[in-house]
Amino acid sequence: MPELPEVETVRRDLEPALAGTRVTAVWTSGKPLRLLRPVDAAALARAAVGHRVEAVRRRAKYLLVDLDGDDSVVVHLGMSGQLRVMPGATPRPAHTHVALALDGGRELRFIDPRRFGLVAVVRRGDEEALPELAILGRDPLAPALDGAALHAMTRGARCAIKSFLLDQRRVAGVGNIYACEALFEARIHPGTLAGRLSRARAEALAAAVVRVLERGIANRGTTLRDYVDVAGEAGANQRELRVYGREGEACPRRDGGRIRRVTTQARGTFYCPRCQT
DNA sequence: GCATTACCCTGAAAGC
DNA sequence: TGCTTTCAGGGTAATG
Repeated sequence: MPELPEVETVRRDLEPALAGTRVTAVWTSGKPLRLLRPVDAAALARAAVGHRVEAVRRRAKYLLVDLDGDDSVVVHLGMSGQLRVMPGATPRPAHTHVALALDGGRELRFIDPRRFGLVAVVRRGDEEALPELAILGRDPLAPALDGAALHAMTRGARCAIKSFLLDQRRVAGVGNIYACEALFEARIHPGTLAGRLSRARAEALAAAVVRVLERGIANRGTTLRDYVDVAGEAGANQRELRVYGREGEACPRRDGGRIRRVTTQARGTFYCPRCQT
């Protein structure tokens, strides 16, 4: 499940692989992504064909491939999306939905079995025209989220802190896995009301969010099922997870607690009932 | 107005 | 062994 560290890993691989490369053709499967939203193949071709890639940016969990014309190609990996650079002569894997042919014979391929992802075109400098980008809140790493800011953001919020962290309108880029891990590191119960978070606990949580995300990037992402990088390699951060997916195991703090799993917002939430209060 | 829930999809894993 | 059911979850629309 690609979250900020996985998307950032893809970005860091993609930019040197693509910068200066010209797009020569565009292919789409014709199947809608994000379920009911078809890829606008004509807009994609207009934006990309004949243009060179200048940079690859990240905004929360979205990637923006900047082209030397006026446009950027926006990609969200959804649940199961992969961006791969592969030789154009190799067969496209099953569930390939978009392919950009590059000069030199390679292809940038968007592969997404569950089709929760998104590929769209925006005018550079007018990214807010895409509603998904317009609503995004603060990126927790640029600049690093601090306790004062998080504390101020939570004032008045009546939702649980876990829901708060997952709300992309507030903190943009944190997903289910890293939210669970950050709350564990900060010793905060996921059901704690966000608006009730003390300044000291907000400090601890902000630091924990930054720490787990940076660790995720350093480990090239968490691979539990689908996520792989541009070259098809899995990440290593799953070995660092303290609570996510560890229901029933002893708390890594060895405090006698056992990791519990509850469902909130239809997502699995893992925590230690002993040390997260 | 805000928070919560339902839903879209497919492959893997569990259950029978 | 092989078929069926369940589960995972991001983001948005619908509901409470």
